[in-house]
Amino acid sequence: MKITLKDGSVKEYGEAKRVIDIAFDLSEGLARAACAGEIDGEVVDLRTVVDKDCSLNILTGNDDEGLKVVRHTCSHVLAEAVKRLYPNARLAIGPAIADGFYYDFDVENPFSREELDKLEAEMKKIIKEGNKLEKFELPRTEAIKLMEERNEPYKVELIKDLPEDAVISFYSQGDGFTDLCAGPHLMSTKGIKAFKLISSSMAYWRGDSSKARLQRIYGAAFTNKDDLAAHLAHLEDIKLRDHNRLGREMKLFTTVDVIGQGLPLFTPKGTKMIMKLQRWIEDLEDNEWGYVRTRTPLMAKSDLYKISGHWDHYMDGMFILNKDEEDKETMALRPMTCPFQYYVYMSDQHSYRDLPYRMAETSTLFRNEDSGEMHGLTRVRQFTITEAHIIMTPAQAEEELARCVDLCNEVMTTLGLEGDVTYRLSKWDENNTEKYLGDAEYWNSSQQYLRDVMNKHNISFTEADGEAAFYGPKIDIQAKNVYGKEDTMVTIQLDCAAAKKFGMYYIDETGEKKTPWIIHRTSMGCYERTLAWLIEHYAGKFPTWLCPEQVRVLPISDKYEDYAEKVRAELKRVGIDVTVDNRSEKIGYKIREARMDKLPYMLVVGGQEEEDGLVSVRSRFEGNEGQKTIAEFIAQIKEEIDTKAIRVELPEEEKKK
RNA sequence: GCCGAUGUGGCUCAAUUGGCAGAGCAGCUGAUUUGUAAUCAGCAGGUUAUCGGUUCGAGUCCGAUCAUCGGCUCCA
Repeated sequence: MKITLKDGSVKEYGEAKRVIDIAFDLSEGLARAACAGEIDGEVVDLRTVVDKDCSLNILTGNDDEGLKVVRHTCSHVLAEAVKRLYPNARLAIGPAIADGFYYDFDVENPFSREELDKLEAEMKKIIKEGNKLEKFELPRTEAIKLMEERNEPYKVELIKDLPEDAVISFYSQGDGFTDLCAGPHLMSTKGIKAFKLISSSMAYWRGDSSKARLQRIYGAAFTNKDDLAAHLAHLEDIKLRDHNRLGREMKLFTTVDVIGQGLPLFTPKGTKMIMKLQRWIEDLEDNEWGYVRTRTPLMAKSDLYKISGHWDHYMDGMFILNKDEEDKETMALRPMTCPFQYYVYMSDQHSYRDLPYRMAETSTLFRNEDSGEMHGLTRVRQFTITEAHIIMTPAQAEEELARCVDLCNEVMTTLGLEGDVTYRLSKWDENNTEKYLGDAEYWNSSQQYLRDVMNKHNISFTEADGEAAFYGPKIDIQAKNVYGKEDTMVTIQLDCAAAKKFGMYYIDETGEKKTPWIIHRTSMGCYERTLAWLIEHYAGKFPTWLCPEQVRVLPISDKYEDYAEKVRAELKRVGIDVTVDNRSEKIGYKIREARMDKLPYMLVVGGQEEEDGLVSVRSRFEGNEGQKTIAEFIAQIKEEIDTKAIRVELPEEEKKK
């Protein structure tokens, strides 16, 4: 028979051979790495006998199908380990899944983490023993008999459900373990190089809640230890960073069923962080970037939205009040601030000399998102953004757009997030024009305008159709969350049409009325999303200036409470967020809690410190920073807070104890 | 909104075929007065998301609603 190999070469054999024997004939290394064969495109067991011409590919752990075999065999090893430690356990099913495998068992008690660790140790023993997996087939009645003898009711049920003519195969390994299985499997348990039991949970037999409650053990398995380590690190990282979990854990926000979906409540800590962001950004915009601040209503009559176009293009996205009540005015909660600020502009007559006129507002918006859309802090129904509208002459547009981008850069850099973002030109969808205001000429020219500005300022960006606002194209600054999902963090939009609709004008040099252009933009985006982003980026270990609790004073015992209070008051006087932990606990306990709370600074105070007016500084960044005077410490932390410094945390082993 | 899964003290989870709702951590109280990642003891905490149904009896079964998670769609 002729065997065509992956590289196109042909091997000829006089007699039928098993796939594994052909692999051995090719190279011993290949045979050792072999997980399965692929005959004419079909995945087969290594034990499959080849007896006719075919194309054959030897699959290893580097092939998806090969890796699946490793994982599947690993599930059998788990089952054998469970049987050894819990002889009364009954086997259900154990397939390979993404990143690993699971196996369902009928056991008396759920598995604890400690039990999983013991099972893991037993599995390592089994792998070390390196027993061969033997495959055999049985006629139906004998297969049922075998499983009945072994007291495996779930397996009996599985066999009985198989079609009458099905080939019923088993794999056994070592002396005691045999499992009903279609395969394929590795030749020996030694082929499993890297695995870890991840978790266990309850699962119903056949996913049916009326059936038996089983315990499912999930495991991860890879071809080498590095891949496994990378996978575990990734799982750990995601769990530790996910803002929706960490933010609640750190008591930054919460949600309440009766309040509703997409309506997070900020607790004092989360509010503190948002206020720090807000005070900073408002001062920055007003004092350094030339903005004036407005404060406008959160709702308006429907008439306003009819002029703005929201009524026709955005009605589903708004919360509408009194809609069907005849005697009452129909109102809507605002989904955007634009028209409100336009009327602020129009409350005065403006000359070209007043332009650009930059109006900023810390603006709360409401959007009636579909119920399946809400997620943590990144997709909510009420949110607050750092919004602004810049009214300008067309000639000023380029510079103003560039300034908006520069301001965002300053914000991102200060927050330490600049490395996380990508720029996107969000365009309309020319195949779905009724969603948008204006014609193709308007869209093409304004899109080209934004494209030119970004090119001129050397910003690399992607382009996306159908992502524009209904009234104009956008420069969107995008960031990904821990799960790889992308969200818009900042948006800068050019609008050459709205001013005319609202009758906005300015008086130019010649005394004529002219229609301005408008930029809609955010500088930091919305506080909810930015907070979520910060939580995930820093895994909750925020730069000191943003921390809701920056310093905790830890008296050694209640003898030093007065001194601790003195230290606290001195720090508080200069605006540092500081508390005292004066519970009657050991210092080790207080330090442990402060570290788990991710505090940047702990000040240990006892007799030594009180005597000399010192504090023992322990930081998240370097560990024990030694004794300092109160004044020294205040100077140090004030400098760090005022400059919004991002101190780097040393690896655990380099921290001073 | 659609498809799928889930819902038990603040958190992580337990509760056999429907049969007295439990534990650890957190919290509170008391004792302890502590020198750099967990002192001891006690107490309290629940209309099992909500509403309705089946049943002698419902965390468990059925229906509806609400919320959460994953995906679709949509968005800052």
